[in-house]
Amino acid sequence: MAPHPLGVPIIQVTHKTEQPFPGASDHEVPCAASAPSSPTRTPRGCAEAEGGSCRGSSRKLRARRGGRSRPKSELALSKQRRSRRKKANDRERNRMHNLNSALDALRGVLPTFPDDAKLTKIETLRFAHNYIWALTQTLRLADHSFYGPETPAPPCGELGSPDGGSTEDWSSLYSPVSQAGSLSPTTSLEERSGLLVPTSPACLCPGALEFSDFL
DNA sequence: TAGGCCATCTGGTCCT
DNA sequence: AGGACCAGATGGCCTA
Repeated sequence: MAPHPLGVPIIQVTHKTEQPFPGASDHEVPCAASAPSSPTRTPRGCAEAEGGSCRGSSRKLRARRGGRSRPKSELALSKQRRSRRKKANDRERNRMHNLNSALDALRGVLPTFPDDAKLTKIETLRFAHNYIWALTQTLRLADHSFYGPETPAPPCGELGSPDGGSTEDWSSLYSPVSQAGSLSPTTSLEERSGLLVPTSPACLCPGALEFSDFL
């Protein structure tokens, strides 16, 4: 694993149910593809959709097909629908696996503490957002001290926030007890996994992204 | 046991 | 027509 620019531990991604998805083709779906999906559930009250009786869809479909299309038996239609649905399901599964792979890659470059803490999807996205912003600020401050040491660093209020809001907004966004929009209402990222989450630009200066500074 | 997170299925919509 | 994307629904697993 490549050394992290900040020298902080890198998240250890565990694959419990999400597996790397080598095959991108529709036919190379993981074994889960054949896993039985809740046979009794009736999404949108349309369990019989495959039979074509949902919402009178059979009539609708026939009407949509128009009179010029080749007449097909109900059985053939049902078979075709089933086949199309199955293919669509495979594609959708594949798509979600790709999405998860990308999310795992993102987790892989995010520092966490402890090392093996696994971020949820929403935590990963929010933390990445936070982390990128923190690095950006670090670079900006580093530039400041490099080009003009005598020039004082901008006050916190000028640093802005990832959301373009005020420092107050920023800190409240990631504060453990703040808005529900940040993380789960009851548990914060820090509480959950001891993550490095700057709560204010005030703690951001070159080399400041050390765990000790955030604990 | 309730709640959170997740994978999967599904139908709708938009795009090519 | 078919694929990509999306959001809702559902059930399984795990943890406090």
